Amino acid sequence: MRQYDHKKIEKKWRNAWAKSGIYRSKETSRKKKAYVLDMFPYPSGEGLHVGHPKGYIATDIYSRMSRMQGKSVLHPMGWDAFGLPAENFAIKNKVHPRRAVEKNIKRFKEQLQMIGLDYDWTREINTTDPDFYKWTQWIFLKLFEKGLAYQSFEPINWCPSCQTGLANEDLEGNVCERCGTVVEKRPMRQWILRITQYAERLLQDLEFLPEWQEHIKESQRNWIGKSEGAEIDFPLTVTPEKLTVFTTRPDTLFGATYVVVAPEHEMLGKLRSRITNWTDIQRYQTEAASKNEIERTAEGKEKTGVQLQGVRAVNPATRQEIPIFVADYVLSHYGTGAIMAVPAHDERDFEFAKKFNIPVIPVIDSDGSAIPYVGAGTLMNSEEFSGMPSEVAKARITERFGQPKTTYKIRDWVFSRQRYWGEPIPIIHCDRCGIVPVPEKDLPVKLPEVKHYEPTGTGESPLAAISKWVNTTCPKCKGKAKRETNTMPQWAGSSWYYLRFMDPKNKKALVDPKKERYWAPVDLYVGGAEHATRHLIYARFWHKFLYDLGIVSTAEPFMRLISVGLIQAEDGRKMSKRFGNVINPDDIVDAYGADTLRVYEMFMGPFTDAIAWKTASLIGARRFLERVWRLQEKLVTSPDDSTERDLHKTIKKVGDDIRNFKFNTAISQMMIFVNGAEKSGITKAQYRTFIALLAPFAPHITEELWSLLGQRGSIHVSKWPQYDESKLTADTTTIVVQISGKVRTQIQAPVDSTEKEVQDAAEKAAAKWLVGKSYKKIVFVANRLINFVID
RNA sequence: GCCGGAGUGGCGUAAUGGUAGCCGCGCGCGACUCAAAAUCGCGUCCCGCAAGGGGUGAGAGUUCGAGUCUCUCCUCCGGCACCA
Repeated sequence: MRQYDHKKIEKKWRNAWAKSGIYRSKETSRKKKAYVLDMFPYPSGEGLHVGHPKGYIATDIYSRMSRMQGKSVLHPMGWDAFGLPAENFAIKNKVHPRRAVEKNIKRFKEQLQMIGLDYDWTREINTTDPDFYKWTQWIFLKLFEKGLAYQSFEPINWCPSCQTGLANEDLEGNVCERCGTVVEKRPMRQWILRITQYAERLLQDLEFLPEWQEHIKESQRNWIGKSEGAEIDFPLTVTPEKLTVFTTRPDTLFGATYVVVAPEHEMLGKLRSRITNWTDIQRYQTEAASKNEIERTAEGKEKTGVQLQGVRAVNPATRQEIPIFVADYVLSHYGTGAIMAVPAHDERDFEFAKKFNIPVIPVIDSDGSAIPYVGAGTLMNSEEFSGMPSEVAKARITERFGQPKTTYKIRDWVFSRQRYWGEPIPIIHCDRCGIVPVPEKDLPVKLPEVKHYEPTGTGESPLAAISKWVNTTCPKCKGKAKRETNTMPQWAGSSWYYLRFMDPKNKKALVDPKKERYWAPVDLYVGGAEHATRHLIYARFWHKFLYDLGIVSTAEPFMRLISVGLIQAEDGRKMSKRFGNVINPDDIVDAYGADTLRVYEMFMGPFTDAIAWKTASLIGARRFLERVWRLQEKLVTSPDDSTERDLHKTIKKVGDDIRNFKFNTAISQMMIFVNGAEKSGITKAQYRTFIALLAPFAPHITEELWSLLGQRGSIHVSKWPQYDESKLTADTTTIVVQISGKVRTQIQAPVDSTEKEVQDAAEKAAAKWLVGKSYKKIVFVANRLINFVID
């Protein structure tokens, strides 16, 4: 027997597979399909570390098993290469982003190929390819056409370091997710997508995704942030004659002893001439505007505010005049930007009321609990509503004084970036015709090749400086016009790329309906949990939009979603160049082989758990493969009963475990099998069956063994083994004997022995504990245990 | 603060309400070897020579029986957070 030489074997088979094209995807009506997808990577300049391939290995195993089970498999790979990381890398290293991306992709691809993944590279896509982003632009035009893309001049988040506007989803708290800089509010012209119009469906349809992990759905629910309540008009003592507030607690209306508007509220300007302390109000507005989130939290959330003089509001329920405050604890962008304050039943209002000596009137019976009492209860001090439970009163009071209203925390998607490296927004600005979409036939609007692509910091994209590109003619009036110079955010291309894999060469339509109907939807989607409230929300939004246009056939893009648990560095921190704790997969593949790396990463622990890398433990995976290799020396001619039983158990468990993404226990079972087979020997047929089970995990060594066993063709297109139910159980089984729930001994008994038979045997075996005792009860579990309960 | 998830040997972990610690790493002893590596065998939760006893973050409960179910609390991880 030759030695197990991973280098030779792995290189040989990778070349063979590339040549034979066994992983090529085909649409065929004869087979069931499995569309297995990885969140495609951002090809950074640092290359892969060992954590990156974990998810790819898992989908690889899943897709390989699916293929062996006779399914038609689509398992593609591509590159999400527009956006800030690639651009910042390019600026830092003084190379053009396009060059940098090309180089990074080449490196990533080499690294991925070294791991032996079964991607169909003929379907490779790249979001920065004009053939691809033509369709990203096309979708934008459709959004524009349907009124879902609009221009706005509202203040938005601005990162002073990246020098671009950002979406809400691009923030971590109040810092830029990319660079950690505290963001500012900055008014500027921008393009926005009306994702809020889909908020309810994005929320509701989560119910139809039973195979999504609960925490991802929960994150999305939090992010969408639906709350149901009411809008109630509070009359003012001057014109304009009312202020509309949003509340989720209309049942506490009688306890509203003041109202608050956000500093940015438009009513303030309108009331300017009636407010006698206008300079105080203005000063407060200026202060609030200058404060960023950090400063606000640094103040310990102590409430500040100023009362409006000369204007009061009227509580519509009590008909009492109440003061109006401007305070920054009310957010302008949520609800109506104004609230009714009920200090008896809201902690923030209570704190504010104490500071400003505003009356606190309880209207919910707190049943002895301290004020503020924020729970539900029975109404009091509320005229004819007193005595009603909160839930009833909510509806009644809303009916009488306001109207039901639902609000969402999710905000429209700020979709323009003042950066070079993104898809140009296909819009033309004409002095005469206004905003004119680029005609479909003129797509793609190509990103011009330029020398200077650094951000300008002026709120203008670097594209604005390229007059040759900017100046164009208006498609409508043929007069002089200018191109939109903002580009799309990083998340644009990834919002629909999974559709492109179905038909990457298609020049005519987004997707060929025939192919779309064959592959859609994605059956299994695997990637990082950090995408829960960004990519996964954006992609669902675009998909629903395309669904409404009749372009795709399902309401949801991804049927099953599993998030990868991070592989941390050995020191327990994140693996990062910054910490100097990165393990490079190339080194591991070189020293131990790709198969060892694959088996190790899947054996580390539960797939979705974050676990620290440990090079010392890697040896276990290598030893396992060596022992599988050496089974060649343990061949026997007649099968052993217990080995045969173990084999069938292993077939069942490995199949079930791969389906459930429990790779660690699948490998554990295979190790148990090998431990047994080493002792008892193994027949050629058993060996073949076993390596077929191992093939998705360790594709190279199993392919080599397959050919050494004289098999023709690739193991990876061979038939997935079937287990025989009748071979799963042995003739005898171990039965635990308990006395009053304590394990005392165990006996061997024929499978399916009756209670009487087991009792007789057990009584003999456990005689020393049972002598002279009477049974209160006997609990018998067939094939498992018998429990004598004694006094 | 609210909402999710999780706490098991030295370490990674495993256990349809039914023998807690499978599988692997590490470690100890032994075989092979001049020696070492590799490999193989035995052992490895704690106390105890043993019989036995204790043990799954803490405390209670349900049950013949709880790592698993229920309640209270503690710790860690993740999401949201002045969202009315």
